[in-house]
Amino acid sequence: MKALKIRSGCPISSALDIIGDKWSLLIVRDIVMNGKNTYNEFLKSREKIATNVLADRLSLLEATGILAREEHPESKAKIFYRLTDKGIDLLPVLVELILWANVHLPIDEEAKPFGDRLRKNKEAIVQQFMAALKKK
Amino acid sequence: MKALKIRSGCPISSALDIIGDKWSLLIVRDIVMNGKNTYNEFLKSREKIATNVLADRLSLLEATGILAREEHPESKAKIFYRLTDKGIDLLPVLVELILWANVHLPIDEEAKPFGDRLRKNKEAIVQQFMAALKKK
DNA sequence: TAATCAACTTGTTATTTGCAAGTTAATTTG
DNA sequence: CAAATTAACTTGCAAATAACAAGTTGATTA
Repeated sequence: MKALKIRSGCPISSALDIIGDKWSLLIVRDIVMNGKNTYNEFLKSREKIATNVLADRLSLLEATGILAREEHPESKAKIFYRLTDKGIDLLPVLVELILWANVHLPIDEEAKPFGDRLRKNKEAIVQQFMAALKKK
Repeated sequence: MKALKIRSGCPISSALDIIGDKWSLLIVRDIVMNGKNTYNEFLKSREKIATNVLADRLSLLEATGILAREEHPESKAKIFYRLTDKGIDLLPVLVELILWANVHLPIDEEAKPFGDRLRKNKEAIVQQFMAALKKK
């Protein structure tokens, strides 16, 4: 696993030291928005993360307290990856990325209605997702 | 310059295709929070970006419409990098990263009061920064 | 019991980063 | 006004990271 290097005490810089890459927040997205929780489910996402990169990011996200590995309720062969409170608190970052992309990037048509709903009702939707994640 | 690869039509994935790295948002931060606007000012930040990486990111941010290169009001030798509206709209993302880091990461003591203010008065502060950036 | 599945690891190649040094045009200094 | 300095890069090279293909190990299913 690659080591975590902290470049400065700046909050933005420190946040990017952990989640500033192309894959970490996609794993968080898959848990929050797509109900995924296992290695193989993450692998199947359309962005096609490489197996070694996925393993590396999962261990980094675990090491930084964003994810926790738990035993899967249905099978001893599977590992259930769950977001910690620290991980759940990344949801507002995801939301702002979605809102920005909805306005400024070409994205899937199917994704737009959710962005529009978010725009009009951000707080409530964020609270609802957070509650759903913390509950279980 | 490295090419921009879009992995999917997912808003989060597409946003990360552009700003999902350790440096791009630090350049945006330097403009928004630290009043920097030139190559050499960006170079002097404490995270110590390499010169070739800075040049690469500046051209990528320009190519994706986040930054615009303008002539510097004080000198023909300098280039004035300004955020476009698309770049200014990244401010809420920065804000959520700051809020997350303030709660969950060890950061500079000096940075904490601003995070606390943000927490209590996010909307107003964001609007104020945006207005200041759009004005000039 | 054999094949399959889930979660990785390993090896190899391609890409990106970090670091040092060099380039060119504009500006300042002696 | 020639010489040094500044600003914005570019280039070359070694080191780190990512992508791709294949292999390993411990469940689970047929």
